[in-house]
Amino acid sequence: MTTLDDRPSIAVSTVIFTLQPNESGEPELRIPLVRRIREPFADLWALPGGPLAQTEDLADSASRTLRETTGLEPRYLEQLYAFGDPARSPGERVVSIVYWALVGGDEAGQVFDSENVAWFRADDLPELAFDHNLIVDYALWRLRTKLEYSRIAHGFLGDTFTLAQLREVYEVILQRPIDPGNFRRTMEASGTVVATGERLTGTPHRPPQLYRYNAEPTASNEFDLGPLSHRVLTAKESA
Amino acid sequence: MTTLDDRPSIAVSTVIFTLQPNESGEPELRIPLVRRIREPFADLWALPGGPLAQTEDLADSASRTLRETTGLEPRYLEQLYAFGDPARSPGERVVSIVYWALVGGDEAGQVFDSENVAWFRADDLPELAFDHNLIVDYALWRLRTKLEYSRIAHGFLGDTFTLAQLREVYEVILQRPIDPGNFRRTMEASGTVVATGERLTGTPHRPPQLYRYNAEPTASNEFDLGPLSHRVLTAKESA
DNA sequence: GCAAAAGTGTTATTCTTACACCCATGA
DNA sequence: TCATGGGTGTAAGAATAACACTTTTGC
Repeated sequence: MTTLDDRPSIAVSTVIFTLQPNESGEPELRIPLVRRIREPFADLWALPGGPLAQTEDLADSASRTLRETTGLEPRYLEQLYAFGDPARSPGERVVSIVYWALVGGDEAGQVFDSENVAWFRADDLPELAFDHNLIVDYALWRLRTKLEYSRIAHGFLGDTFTLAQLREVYEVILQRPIDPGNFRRTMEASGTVVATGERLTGTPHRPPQLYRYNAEPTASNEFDLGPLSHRVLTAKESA
Repeated sequence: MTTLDDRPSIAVSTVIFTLQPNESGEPELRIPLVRRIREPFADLWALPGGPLAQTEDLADSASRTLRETTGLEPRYLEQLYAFGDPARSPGERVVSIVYWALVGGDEAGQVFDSENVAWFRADDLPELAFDHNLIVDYALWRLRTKLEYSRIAHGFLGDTFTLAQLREVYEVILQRPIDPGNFRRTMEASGTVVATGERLTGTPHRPPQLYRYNAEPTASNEFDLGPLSHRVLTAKESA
């Protein structure tokens, strides 16, 4: 018998990262998951996503999923990997093309859980559907690796931020302290950020300078996707 | 009407790199292409590949394509990217999952062109079918980038090689000279290669030490795919 | 012996890291 | 004025790069 099931189907899923303050006020790396309502893996948590529409671009599909799940626009979006093990989905063959995204902490803080969507600490997940635990592990590894040589950290923040806020992003994700002085010099020398001239007031102490992400590509910039760079959604383009 | 064409189909293609000596005896970076025999893009050259079989793993499909095209086994194989622009294939929606591979120069030297398979200089390609020019550009970028921080260069060589041969791989691909002394120290310190104790004789000058790739992961090793490392085919596993 | 590649030694320079110290503000 | 994070200075150590020099072979 010849049916639709004779060829593998395509799904697009997205690992959505954000930083949200916990009870103590310290930011934590979190991702939203959706509860599956049908077999296979009914009732387990899974990455948001769905089948690829016939005329939809892969990145658009990831972006739409992200919007439908969180109500937010991604500040950074990049393809992660295509997972196609024939045994990864019982019953039918599904190839999942997975994206990973960063969303700003400010907006994400307004998002609350619904019955079928919940935010989990990225390093403390339950058993997920399919091979989604492996996928999140890989996305986490890629986020940490890329944070060290690329300029994506601002994707967790708003349009303007202090260097202390930016440094905190690095410290939370890389899970180690970073020297404030050296961090400041490295960032300013790289041209990744530019001072806005304004200062953040209302702090208990000396008011810090506000910075903005510098979208201009600098010499130490082309570490991204090379010839595919235009396929990456940046904060500037999404605005 | 509901037909198979209502859902996107999946193809797996592979960019196969090798080093082959040109007329002057200097190695050149080359890739094999196949001539299309049907529309769309009939008669144009394209990357080897084909539809994903229902029960076949993605990497297996790439490996099979490589074997059918070149008669060789890959010494290195890694997923490159999934290309899914709805307009990239006129008439039907095709998502291509592309791999890139390295094959040893010794074996590849025995491969000769057939009517529908030819080897091209990687930096001097004709107009290719679909978006395959962009794909090769990206694969080239990834090869060059990865060569600088990873340990894949031995994939172009046989089981044993001299440091001069390994250095020549870097020089040809990165297109710049490398200091022999510093290269030796860097390689030996990284633990990437180990001396076999044997020497290559028959050279016009001082016989060089033969080295072998060290498959043992060292401290400076985990720059690869992180949690997905086991999904990369290495020379050791393919042997 | 000579040419040429193999292999070793040495130094200047740059990058990284650690940490001391001053500055500006709210309470 | 004091506590605290913002911001600057500086020096030790490591990694990189440039290049001189010695060794070993075939011819």
